[in-house]
Amino acid sequence: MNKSGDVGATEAELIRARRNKLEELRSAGNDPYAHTKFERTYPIVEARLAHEKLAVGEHSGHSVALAGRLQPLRRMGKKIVFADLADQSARIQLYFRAEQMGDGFALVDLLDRGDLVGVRGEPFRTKTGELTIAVKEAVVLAKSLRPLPEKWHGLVDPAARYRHRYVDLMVNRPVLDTMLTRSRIIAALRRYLDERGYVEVETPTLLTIAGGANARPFATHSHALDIPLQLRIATELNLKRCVVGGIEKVYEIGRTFRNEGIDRTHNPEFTMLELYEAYTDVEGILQLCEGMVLTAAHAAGVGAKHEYDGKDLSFAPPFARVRYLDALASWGGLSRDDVLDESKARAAAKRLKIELEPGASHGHVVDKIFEETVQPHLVNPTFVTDQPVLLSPLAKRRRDDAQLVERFELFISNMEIANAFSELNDPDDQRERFAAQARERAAGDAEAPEPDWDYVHALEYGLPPTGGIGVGLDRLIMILTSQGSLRDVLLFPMQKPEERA
RNA sequence: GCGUCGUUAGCUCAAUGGUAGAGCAGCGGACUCUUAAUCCGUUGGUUGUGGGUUCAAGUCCCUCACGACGCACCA
Repeated sequence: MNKSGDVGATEAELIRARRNKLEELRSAGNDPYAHTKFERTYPIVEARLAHEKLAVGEHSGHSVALAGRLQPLRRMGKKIVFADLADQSARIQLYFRAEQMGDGFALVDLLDRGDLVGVRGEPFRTKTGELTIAVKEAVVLAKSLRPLPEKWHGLVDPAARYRHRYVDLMVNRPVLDTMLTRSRIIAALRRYLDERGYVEVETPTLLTIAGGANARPFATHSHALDIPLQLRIATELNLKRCVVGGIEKVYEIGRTFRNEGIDRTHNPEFTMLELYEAYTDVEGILQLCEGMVLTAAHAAGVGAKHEYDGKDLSFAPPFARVRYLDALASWGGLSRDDVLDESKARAAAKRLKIELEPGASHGHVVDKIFEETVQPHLVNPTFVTDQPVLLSPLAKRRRDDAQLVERFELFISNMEIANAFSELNDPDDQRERFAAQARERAAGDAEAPEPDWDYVHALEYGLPPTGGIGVGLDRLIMILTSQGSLRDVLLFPMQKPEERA
């Protein structure tokens, strides 16, 4: 029987061993949970920068206070312990020496990997060249009671990583770094837009009719109003209502919900940046979009060349541009009529051996053909422009070609990242396109959106000529942080609940 | 929703149908500049769930749960 209790190695026993140490700390008058604050000199990264120039063997001559989570301890006999301390910013080595700490050294025996500690001590550089804190005083700020995953492999089981993300974050540093980069990217985009006079707004997530995109919404219910509600599938219609009202450069970065499949590139809730600007058109938005992507890349530390998914991407502006019909012609061998004529499009799909759902609409057929023939070629950032109107119910027709619209989609690494167009502002045209959707819906197409007639009402007051864009931020971040799955750029991706026994 | 693969100690992983193992972590010991510290000793298991086949199942078959990947839906 030792002072921590002679215990085995079941999970319960590992926890008991740590609880025993907690009790010892308490009986020595050092209850970890009694602390309310700890004054740090600075985050660890700043401690590192401040002592960069310390020579091997040199001591700084002054004391600093740092706090963080203990990473592996290396015990060298009864009188010396090395450990690593990690905070949000970085890690640094700690050096506990009995001679130096006096009675305080007794506490070192009660430390475990995972404990949150505050230390005061002198920075110095060891003879192996590592910047280290020679600890004079240490205090446990919270005892970690659960055993941590292995120090070398970390936590790898995906289910455990997503369900217990806090563990993933504390033992797998790159995961934390990715999440911090995500935050930096979004902050940089916000700054970029704010500097250019765009106004950030927040529009409702709960709506009576979720419109502005083709997607199945989540359904919910208001007890107070006793009415069914839907979670938004886009912010588009409300943002354009803002433009009607006079907010000329408006954007929202917000969560959008779509009740559909989940895979590497789809999560039921995702973050979209939608932006609308009065008195500009799709070309103005294209320029802005390129600027936003480059800003995001810069924030992520990505330069002109970036490897993703085994492919070399070039972020050097200007990004490539290709017209929708030209792309289908060169990669799919399709003529304009093969696309725009419904029966010819169906014949083309058949020729290309593309499988289609029985009730697939003309738009769906064309979309599918594009996906199969063109999309695999769109590796470098590429703007695909001038889509057919039949794919674009909210976009303005081209003046030189009424069957096409002023629109672009940005593809990177074969994924659609952004979708933009000159907004349709003709209320009569909009009403007719909504009516067509209503007919599709009545015919049994559950995906066809329910028309939002108040939006037409708003257009009747006059929407200025407006350019707008939606950017899937999660996907952009996934590419810029070199992650293979949306799940790896979301702190808490959707997981099925574990069944309770 | 369909298909393929996976699930073994706290973590990372082994194990021809024939006595469930290792490394890390833990515990005990040695060690005053280590960094995946090292060395000696040692504890720890309802092999995801429920059934079946078999003298015998971690291993073969079926069910269910969860996960990864692919397909479908979608961005």
